Amino acid sequence: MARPREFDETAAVESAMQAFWDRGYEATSTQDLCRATGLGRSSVYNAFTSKRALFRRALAHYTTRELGKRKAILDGPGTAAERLTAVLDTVIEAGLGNRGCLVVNTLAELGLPNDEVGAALRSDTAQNLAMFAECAREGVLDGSLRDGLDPADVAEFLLSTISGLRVMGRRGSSREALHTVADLALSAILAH
Amino acid sequence: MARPREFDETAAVESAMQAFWDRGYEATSTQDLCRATGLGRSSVYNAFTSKRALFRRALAHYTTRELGKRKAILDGPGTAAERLTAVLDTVIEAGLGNRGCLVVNTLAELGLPNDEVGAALRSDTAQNLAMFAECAREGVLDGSLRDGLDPADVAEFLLSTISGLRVMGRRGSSREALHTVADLALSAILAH
DNA sequence: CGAGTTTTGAACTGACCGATACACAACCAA
DNA sequence: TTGGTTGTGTATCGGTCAGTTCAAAACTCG
Repeated sequence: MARPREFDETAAVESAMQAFWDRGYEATSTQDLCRATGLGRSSVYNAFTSKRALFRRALAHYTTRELGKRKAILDGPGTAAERLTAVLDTVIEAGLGNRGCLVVNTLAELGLPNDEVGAALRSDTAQNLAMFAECAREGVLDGSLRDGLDPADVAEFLLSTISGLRVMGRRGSSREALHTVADLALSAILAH
Repeated sequence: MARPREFDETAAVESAMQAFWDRGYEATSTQDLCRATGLGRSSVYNAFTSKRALFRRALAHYTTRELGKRKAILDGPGTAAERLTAVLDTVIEAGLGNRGCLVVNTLAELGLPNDEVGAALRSDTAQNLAMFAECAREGVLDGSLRDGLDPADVAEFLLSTISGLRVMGRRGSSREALHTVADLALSAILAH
């Protein structure tokens, strides 16, 4: 009943996400977003309301994709220990492109703001913890993780380890150094 | 031979550091810095040249103080394991005031820029690694750390763990959760 | 007392910020 | 074709950005 959109909204969100990921929230101007998406100001504001709302969309896009990939590994084959090792491997490889993690970068830059962005960050944390706790529970049962471990503790430890790996990536650590960290972390929770 | 300064330069750097710590680099305006320091624009620019130069001073102020406190603990009494535990305890307590760590926040927001700020961040990483490696070496000798550990590996692991704790603090983790993470991390390197 | 040097405050610079106004183009349903 | 609705491009909004200018103020030293 009206003029249709000339652009793919999802593709625009993806482009905006890349821009925010590269430069951070504050340092990315609306002009940068127009250039990245290839859209005019009007289109951006018509479709996404504000810079912050677009950032929220971009962040949701990122967390959804990232959580999905992580869940695919954790729901896949192998012992819990093997699956957790695989997750840490992907974190290491991703961390070598030295843009870090959009979630960690945002947490560090903005903290937990009292709006939907903060809520999305909290939700991402909770979902990660739940996934890791479930896998840890399985690991204690299948014997690949140390006996007597509290799944919730393991989840907290894994999320912290991943966050640390991401920061180490931003510090410029090498693949070998990151593997060293991951191996030591795993040695704390793996059976034997 | 000329008009003397009406303010304490170190105190001004300290105030600027607090402002940058609270809001991040980009979100802190020169006006914020004037308010925080109590100085006029001219005085700020006369004394510190530019926002970035003042940030570099503030960052140096922070890293010097933080490294000093850490070194005091690591050079103190007790086994290496006890000293490392004490360091992690201070990180946990500091992480509960949810502003995180200025170094980690800056790394996440700016990455490793190709200027003095980036150089200062690299230097801070190197100094931390050196301190931790030395303590780890002592720990292997005094028997408080697991036998056969490479001190450099332990240093990388500890710095990553601390970075992770800092991010977990920004996520809103409780003191208990942070202690859980630190205890699991220590279990990977402590003897027995 | 000045002469010389530096700090300070206030006004100001051009550029850019996020966001909007508005005319018109593009489309759909009738 | 036409009326209603939405997308798009251009120009622009007031405000703030980092940084500068400049004259008056405040000091030291001769």
